Amino acid sequence: MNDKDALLADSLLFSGLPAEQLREIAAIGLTRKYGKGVSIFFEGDPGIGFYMVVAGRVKIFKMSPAGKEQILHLLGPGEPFGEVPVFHGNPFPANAETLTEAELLFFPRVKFVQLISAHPSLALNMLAVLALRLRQFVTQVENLSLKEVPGRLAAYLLYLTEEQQNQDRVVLDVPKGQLANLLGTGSETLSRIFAKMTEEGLIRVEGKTIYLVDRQGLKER
Amino acid sequence: MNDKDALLADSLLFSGLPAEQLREIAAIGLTRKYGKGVSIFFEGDPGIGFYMVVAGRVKIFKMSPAGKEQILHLLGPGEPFGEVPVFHGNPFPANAETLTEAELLFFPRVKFVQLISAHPSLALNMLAVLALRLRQFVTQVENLSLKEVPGRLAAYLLYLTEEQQNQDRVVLDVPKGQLANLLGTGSETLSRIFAKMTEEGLIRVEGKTIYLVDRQGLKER
DNA sequence: AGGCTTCTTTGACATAGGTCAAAAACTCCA
DNA sequence: TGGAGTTTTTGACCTATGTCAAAGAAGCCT
Repeated sequence: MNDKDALLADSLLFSGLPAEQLREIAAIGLTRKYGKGVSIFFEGDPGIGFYMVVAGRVKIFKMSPAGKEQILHLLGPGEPFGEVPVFHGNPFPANAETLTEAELLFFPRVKFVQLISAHPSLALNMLAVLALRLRQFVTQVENLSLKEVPGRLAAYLLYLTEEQQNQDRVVLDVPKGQLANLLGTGSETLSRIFAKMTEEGLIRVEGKTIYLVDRQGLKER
Repeated sequence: MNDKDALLADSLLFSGLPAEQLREIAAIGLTRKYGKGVSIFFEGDPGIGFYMVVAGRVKIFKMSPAGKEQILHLLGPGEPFGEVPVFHGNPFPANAETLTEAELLFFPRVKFVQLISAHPSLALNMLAVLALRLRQFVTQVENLSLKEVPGRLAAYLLYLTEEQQNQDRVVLDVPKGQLANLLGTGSETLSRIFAKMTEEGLIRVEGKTIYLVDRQGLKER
């Protein structure tokens, strides 16, 4: 089993499937490589298939007419994206772009739907993936609407500490400006909030490394 | 075929399924009746099944510690809700409450998953439902983050005109305070924006009926 | 119809966060 | 290692929207 197969087998979408099915899946996936900062698809493009990140990082985002950007998801290896048009028809509702050099697997819609129809366990896995994503959106709406920016930042930092094993510090996986767009604000505001939280003794910032000085205080935001 | 069967056959979730499958589905659905303003489930409750609205209206919402409410969905007849825990495990991520007297069908998780495993077309329908909901969340995040309140209101009014056939007016299906919570604001702000849009000649408000005076102007928000 | 409850509007005020502009720090190559 | 390009920070200012309080309307029940 090579790296890519291992990635598939470990991904939430394909976990627990028999080897035979994994082979079928791997057989229809097409590898594509992208440079850094390159568009994968645009809002409004027809959705002829979906992707899974093999290596690198990808953002899914919306743009306002005025040029403000709202990031919907940040994705890394093993995470699929662009599935919505596969099952609902209609074009992509948002844009996708690489944040780093990236390698992606592309699964053509028609072939994938055939696979799903033949394999109920794959269908259930895909349902679990979409359900998880819905849960993430619930959180994002909650954050945008019910929390102020410091609260969103605190929540994101606490989320990152879980992702990363580290107990008392996290390393931002994207530039701060992108983080601001994920949190629904701008880089200036984010910068100010980093400063304020630092002087309140909640965190300490060293470049992309944030030390969580007062975890409890963060939770209270 | 009685009313309830017709509702099932017309719903997005169960449309296009053979009569035999509809019978199986109807057989596992349990009818439940609720008064107005009654909780159906709370955030954190275990999800032992999902619901479909037969009659009445239901809201799905989050509450902040401070008591502010953000509505995630407003649902009417034929629309399912509470599916996320069915496929992803974990408790409900939000609360559900009736806005009117309501009749619901409850589908127990285990039995429904068995049905889905046996019937790929049902699985694909459910995938389409979740994909549609993801699309709605994308729109909601976009509205909250990239539009100001007048823009959100304009978007919602234009959305309502499509729902309802009427060409030049819409009838609000919820109290204005609830609409404010759906748009991520409060009733005072919404009230002021109704007033401003009226004096700008965009709309005319008569109780729950809103006349769209300048459709084009609304689109530009 | 009267009266109670709930919903909506209005006013006065406070503020989080957006915006624009410029300085300062970083990155990354050649 | 120099320097162009990018990212981040800081400052000054502005405004959309939140908040609190109270008055008005509207709906509903008996």
